[in-house]
Amino acid sequence: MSEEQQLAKVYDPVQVEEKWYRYWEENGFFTPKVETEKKPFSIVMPPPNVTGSLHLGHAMDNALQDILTRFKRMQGYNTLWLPGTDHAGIATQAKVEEQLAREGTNRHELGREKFLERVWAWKEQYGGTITRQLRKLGASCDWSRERFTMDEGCSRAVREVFVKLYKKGLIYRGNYIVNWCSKCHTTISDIEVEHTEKEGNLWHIRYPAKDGGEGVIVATTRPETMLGDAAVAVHPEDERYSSLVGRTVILPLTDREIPIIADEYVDKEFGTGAVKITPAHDPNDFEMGLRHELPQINIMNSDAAINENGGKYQGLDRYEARRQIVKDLEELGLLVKVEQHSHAVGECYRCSTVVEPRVSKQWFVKMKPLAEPAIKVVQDGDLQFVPERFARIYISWLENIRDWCISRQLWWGHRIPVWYCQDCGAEICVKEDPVHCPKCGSNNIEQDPDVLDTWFSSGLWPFSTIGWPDQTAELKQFYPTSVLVTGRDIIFFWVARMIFMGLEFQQEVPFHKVMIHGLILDSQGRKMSKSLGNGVDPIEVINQYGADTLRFMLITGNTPGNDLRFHSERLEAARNFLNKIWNASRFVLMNLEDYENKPRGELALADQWILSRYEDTVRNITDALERYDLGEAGRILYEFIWNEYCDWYIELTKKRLYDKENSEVRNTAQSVLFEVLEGTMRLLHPFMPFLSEEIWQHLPTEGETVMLRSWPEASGYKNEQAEKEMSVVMEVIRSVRNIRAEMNVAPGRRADILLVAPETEIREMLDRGREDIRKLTVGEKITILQRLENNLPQSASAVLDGVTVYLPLKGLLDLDKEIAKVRKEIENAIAEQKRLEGKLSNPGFIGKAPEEVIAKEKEKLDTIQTRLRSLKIRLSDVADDLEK
RNA sequence: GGGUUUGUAGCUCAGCUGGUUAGAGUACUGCGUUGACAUCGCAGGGGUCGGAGGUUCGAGUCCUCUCAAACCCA
Repeated sequence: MSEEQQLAKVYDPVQVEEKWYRYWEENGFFTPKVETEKKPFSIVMPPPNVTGSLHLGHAMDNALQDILTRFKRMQGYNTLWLPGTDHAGIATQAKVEEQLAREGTNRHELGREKFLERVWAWKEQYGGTITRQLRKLGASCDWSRERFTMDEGCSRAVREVFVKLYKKGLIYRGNYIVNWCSKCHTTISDIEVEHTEKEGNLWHIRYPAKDGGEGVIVATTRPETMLGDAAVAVHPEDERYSSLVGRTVILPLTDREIPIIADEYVDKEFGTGAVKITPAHDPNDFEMGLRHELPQINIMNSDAAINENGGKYQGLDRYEARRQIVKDLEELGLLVKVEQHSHAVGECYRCSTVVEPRVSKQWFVKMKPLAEPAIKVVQDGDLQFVPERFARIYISWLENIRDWCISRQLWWGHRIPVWYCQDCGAEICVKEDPVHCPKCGSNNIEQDPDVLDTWFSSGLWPFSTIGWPDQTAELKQFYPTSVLVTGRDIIFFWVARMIFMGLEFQQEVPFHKVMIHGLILDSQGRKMSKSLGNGVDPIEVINQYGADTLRFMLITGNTPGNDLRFHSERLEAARNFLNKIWNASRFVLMNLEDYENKPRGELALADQWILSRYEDTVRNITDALERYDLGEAGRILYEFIWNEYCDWYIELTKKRLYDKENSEVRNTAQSVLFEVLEGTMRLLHPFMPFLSEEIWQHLPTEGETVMLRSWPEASGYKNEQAEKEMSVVMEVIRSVRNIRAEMNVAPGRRADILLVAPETEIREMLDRGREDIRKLTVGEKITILQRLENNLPQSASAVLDGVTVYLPLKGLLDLDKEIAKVRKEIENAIAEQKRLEGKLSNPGFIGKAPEEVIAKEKEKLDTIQTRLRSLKIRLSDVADDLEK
């Protein structure tokens, strides 16, 4: 092996990561071919917003996908991980509008066409940020198939879907109460509204009776909406008001006459039990308005100022109007009282402006028929959530679903493919843009100005990205996709919609599994947000620690589906792990110069042991990955590498490696060191693609890249006997070290060790481990005896199972302390013995516990009794010493 | 109001279908320049598993109630 194949003294992630990513991408390693004879494995990436830059949530989400993808690719699947971005209607439009505002203009001055050109230009310039960042993370997705929700193919899919649903009667246009954001100037769907608990007032207002009576007192949190009141409602069984139902009251400030109606929706306990009904500005009132055929009086403009229906309040902003109205009511003596009241206020998920329910004409998708099959596939297990509990959340949402408002009053997005004939009034919905009205032939047709909800197009993502509506080979091979990986916050927005769209248009689930992960929180458990300023930029972390470190930190340290707190200490721990792997590999490579790949000689105990442990590790990691428990897989790897390979095996090979005289012994150690390290780099690769590649490339291996090597499999190395023997040896080593530490034996000072084991089998094990013990305990002469001889010098000791360890340390030993120690251990052993005896004499336990459990307990009792005997002998020996 | 999750060592988290003397990382203490690593090694102290009750031969692990926190839905 040549000089340059040695590893650098310090690992430099930045340089290494860049190098390998370019190598992989340039060589097309991420790009699958359509190979029908190979089993497919496919993932579509949740498309991040083009406006966005990578945050930790993306980093985790994509790290998880990358691990699965790399794992499956190594297992031999034909693997497609398809990346892309989302046009993010509101967000992107807002970005460009901000830009225009800085230039002193706006989209209306520019006009629709010019505005859209600007957005595309913006997208070209800034839209690549996030995909560049994903490369830094190591994402092995197929960039040659990168898609965008507004590219030609996706747009064609959107058009196809809209027209089909329209023809099927599942898309309709209707007057309905929707959530209006007066800042974004568009409707938003129900799930885009965030409810926050806010302190407000509950105003009690008297509505006088038309006949001059007292009328009723209503309670409201939004007094300004009274301008649009159409009725007062009470519960039909509310005796307080039964005589008033059917009467008429005068709506103050407007002098309009409105009826008192009865409806079961009214909560008798809330406020006064009488509630004002504003059908045009409250969803519940809207429903009630329909039931009672009340007029819908819209009192607000799109900017949430009062309109001409508000009389003298016209032009006032909604909150100014509220103040004015309260003041006026007070002057009229109609404000009865004001209470403190906290209630949930709906806010726009984008800009946090309080949402205004408002009646308007919008496009909707009828959800019931689409929801039913989407519920069924999950109930039937055709589509599984991981962890399972998220299936319940998904199902209950779909069971209570309302129609989906899909029109948005924006310009950036897929324009609604419906035209209105200005002459005959026909509504035209077709796949190709029409030139004239099919009914009357008029050319005077106009397209609906609105665009579709962004989630409409992302709902088609699993098939629109691989060719649909064309029946491409990719579509055949990769649909349904294998698994979807996403955060629990978009189950409703996106996951549910992909499922019903997939079922409707492919008659098949879009993916078999949905792996849901939690959110990343700051160290105090708060969501990361711009307003709190507690966000952590993953790119900064990568620049400082490397992507592998970030990835490992993100996927370990919690369990599937749960949120993860971001602690920089954990980042350091992951970094240290990388460093450990790096240095262990350096060590191996330094000792591999003269390594020849030839049949190896007899395996030492340590060799058999590490190979056996390695095999367990392979099996356990594979199992964990198969069940999507990536954190567990990472932890297993960590423990194997650090606690077994580094702490024990490498130490145990040193003596043989340095024995240059005996080339066979040396070669065998080299061979096992190499084999296990090479396999471990393959196991590590999905988690730490860069580090594993860098190390693997330095190893005497063949092949272009570790990422295309096969995934390790069990190969018959499991060896229970070796593990058992090794654990005896390890126990002895630990206890000798322990004694030395307690006795303050200088680290370099060699000490004799006496091992007493009554059983032949154990003595043989110890004999085989003699050199290992000597090496790792700075031992001098090691004597193994069946029983203690009389002339034992004063010794410190440790009583283990089957073997008692003595260190003759005359002069260093404090006999009183030694006695106290042994007594303490005897006490513990007796307590344990009693516990076990109690258990084993319990007829309930003997009668009901499974045999193997009983056998195990009996064995435990056996060992504790043996131990107790040894301890007692030891005690009397020390006592004798004391007398001498 | 309904639902989900969480509550285990100072801190961050593991602990699968009930059967260990409850684990790891980090922090802490002592020792250490041993031919990969001080981003390290060895050794050690530290929790009875939020609380109460129950099921069971046996519960951190199942059930009920309860307290606390986070989130979702209404």
